[in-house]
Amino acid sequence: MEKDLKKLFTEKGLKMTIQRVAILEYLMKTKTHPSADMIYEHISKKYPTITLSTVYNTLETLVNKGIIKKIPTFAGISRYDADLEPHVHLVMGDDKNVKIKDIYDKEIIQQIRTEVANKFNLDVDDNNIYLIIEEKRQQ
Amino acid sequence: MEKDLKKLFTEKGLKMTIQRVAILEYLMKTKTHPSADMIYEHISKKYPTITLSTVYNTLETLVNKGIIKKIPTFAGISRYDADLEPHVHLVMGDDKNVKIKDIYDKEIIQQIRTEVANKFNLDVDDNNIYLIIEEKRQQ
DNA sequence: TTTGTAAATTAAAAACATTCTATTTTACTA
DNA sequence: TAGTAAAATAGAATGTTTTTAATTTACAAA
Ligand SMILES: [Mn+2]
Ligand SMILES: [Mn+2]
Ligand SMILES: [Zn+2]
Ligand SMILES: [Zn+2]
Repeated sequence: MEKDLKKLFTEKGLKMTIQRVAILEYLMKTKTHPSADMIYEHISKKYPTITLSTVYNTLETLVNKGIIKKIPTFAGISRYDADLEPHVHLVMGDDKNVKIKDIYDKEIIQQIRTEVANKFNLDVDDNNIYLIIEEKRQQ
Repeated sequence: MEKDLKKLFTEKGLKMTIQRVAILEYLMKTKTHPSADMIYEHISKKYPTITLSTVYNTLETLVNKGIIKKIPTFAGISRYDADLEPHVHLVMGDDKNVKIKDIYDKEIIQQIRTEVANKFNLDVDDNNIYLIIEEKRQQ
């Protein structure tokens, strides 16, 4: 399906490079919502000359073009997702161990959206809702 | 009400210092959910010798003792809140302009909690729920 | 009230993810 | 195939937060 990617990149006005293909294909195959560094660790095994800068630049570009999504976490380390189907991310865990679950349930998404929209007069799009839950702290 | 603070600090096994009182009183008076730096900027006008390290250390201590809450944001800059009444934080805006709104509405909180609990078998406590919403990006 | 000591503050350095800058390399167009 | 704009690279810089090591302070005990 390299041809599909070529079309996608061209449509978005992007050149198709080895690095971009590797990053996007990895993101499309995985369900783990990896961080920039996780992506770098994976990709650099096959392409040892790639740099972390390139991974960051590429991810930023893909996010800006709407090809992937950036998932913020309370740990301050962003995660990435190539699944564009509307779903909510439940971000859990602590700084050292972030866990992300997908919520595809339409009812829940709609409920949250309606509540937010009604209370705050916000036009919120599914992709931009994050429900972040911290683990309990000891007092 | 300096006496109340003395009691609070003693109960928690903390020494009462000028810095801790200044930080906690500021947090208790404001409704703005300030960052460490915002707190530092405010406090250092009255106590010019305080350092940002002390602000961070103090906030960490107060959070660990359950005296205040730490609010994560997608901007990677944490905010702080001395309001312990159960409420959900709606974090909006972009990196340069984070806006935080409080949701006290019991029904919404209960709804979100129930949904999360049912779907994921999680015992979630009101204080630890964050609904984070990013502003739409241009494609 | 004074003294002793552990706890807290301070200044500075380090850590960490991320962004930026300047140079080299590459993809695509003509 | 050559020319050029875009992208990749290496490394420095940034901004928030944490850590370290030295100094100062709060407060319990005498
Ligand atoms: Mn790594
Ligand atoms: Mn400042
Ligand atoms: Zn996802
Ligand atoms: Zn609040």
